[in-house]
Amino acid sequence: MDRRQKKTRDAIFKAFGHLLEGKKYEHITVQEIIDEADIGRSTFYAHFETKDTLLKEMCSDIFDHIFSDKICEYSAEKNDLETKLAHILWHLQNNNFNIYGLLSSQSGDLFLQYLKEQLAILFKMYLSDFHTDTPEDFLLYHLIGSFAEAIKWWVNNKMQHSPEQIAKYFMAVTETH
Amino acid sequence: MDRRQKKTRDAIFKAFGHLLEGKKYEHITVQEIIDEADIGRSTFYAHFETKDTLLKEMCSDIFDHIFSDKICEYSAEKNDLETKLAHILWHLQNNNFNIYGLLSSQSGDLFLQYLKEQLAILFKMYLSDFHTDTPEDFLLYHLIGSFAEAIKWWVNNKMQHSPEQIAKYFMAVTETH
DNA sequence: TTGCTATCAAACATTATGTTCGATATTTTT
DNA sequence: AAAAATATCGAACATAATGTTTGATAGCAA
Repeated sequence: MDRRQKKTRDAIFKAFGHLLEGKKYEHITVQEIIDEADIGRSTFYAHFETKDTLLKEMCSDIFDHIFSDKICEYSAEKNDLETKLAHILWHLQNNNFNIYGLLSSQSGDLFLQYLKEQLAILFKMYLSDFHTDTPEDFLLYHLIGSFAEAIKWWVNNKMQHSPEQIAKYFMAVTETH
Repeated sequence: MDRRQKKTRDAIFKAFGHLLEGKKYEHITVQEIIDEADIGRSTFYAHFETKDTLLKEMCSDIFDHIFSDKICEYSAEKNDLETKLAHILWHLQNNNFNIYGLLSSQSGDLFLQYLKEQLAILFKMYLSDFHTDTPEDFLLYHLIGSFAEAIKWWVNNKMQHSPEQIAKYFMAVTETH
């Protein structure tokens, strides 16, 4: 990829992330992103059609990486759910993007929405670990909602707890008998 | 309240709700609301400062009513959590506003956010019903997230299940030992 | 009937949107 | 190193939304 393109793209992402810490997504204008990134007007539109496209691509860049099963610094031999979740949380803590800023922003729920899509895929594989008298779909929603809120709690507490601790808490409240 | 004011306010709410069924909150402009409600530009601004204010007031009108402990058609003698939740779900089904349209819209999460604030107050009173090895706050987040997702599941299934059934499902997945 | 006030329509300055274009600078290819 | 390709810039432009103001008209309450 052309060095110029990457530089511009990064500048836009950085500016966007920075602005998100200050105000809600919907109140951020393309003009502000352009000014903050210090790029030409037409350059922005050469990269992204709309603000929504920008958001979507940014989420992809962030979450696709986290959920990809690439080898990473956080090595885990075990393959159980708790370990996987801790792995994901570890990625949220150690990342190139400033995810903490994004998740703790007024638009944090926006990012969680994208995250939930990925969580759905993951939890589907572990549904049989849980036993309830509810439709499978209902259980899936339950797990996703609970884990998303666990992340929110974690972030609201400044991510002071370890990923392993949060994963343990989650397993505790979702435990079935 | 002046009959004219109420008429205008209702027209705005109705137009807003109608537009929300077609597109995301952030993409709806004040101009569109004005056109749909068929009112004068200055009239809108005489009622609401911004689109955000409109949303907030609409949510208050909806949810404050549901969570107020007024006597209502759905009479329940028992005072346990499951009954209370069924009561709330019943209100979501039988309302003046078109809540189904709102919750199933692309901005459904927006309304759930407001709903969650009320749920927090409610669940706090029943925290002792649950026993886990997690911080109380964490448990609270868990319950809120789970119930919000239960509502989403319910709405996605066109609210075919009864409020009692959903409440039962929720109790089943959040049961502690 | 007489005030009171909500609505309306029109106008206005300001700002954002999305597109186009030629000039300039940087990268890649030959 | 020279040539071709392309990303950026900055300016201009038409369109549309924002939020406010003003005077006229209508409906409401006493």
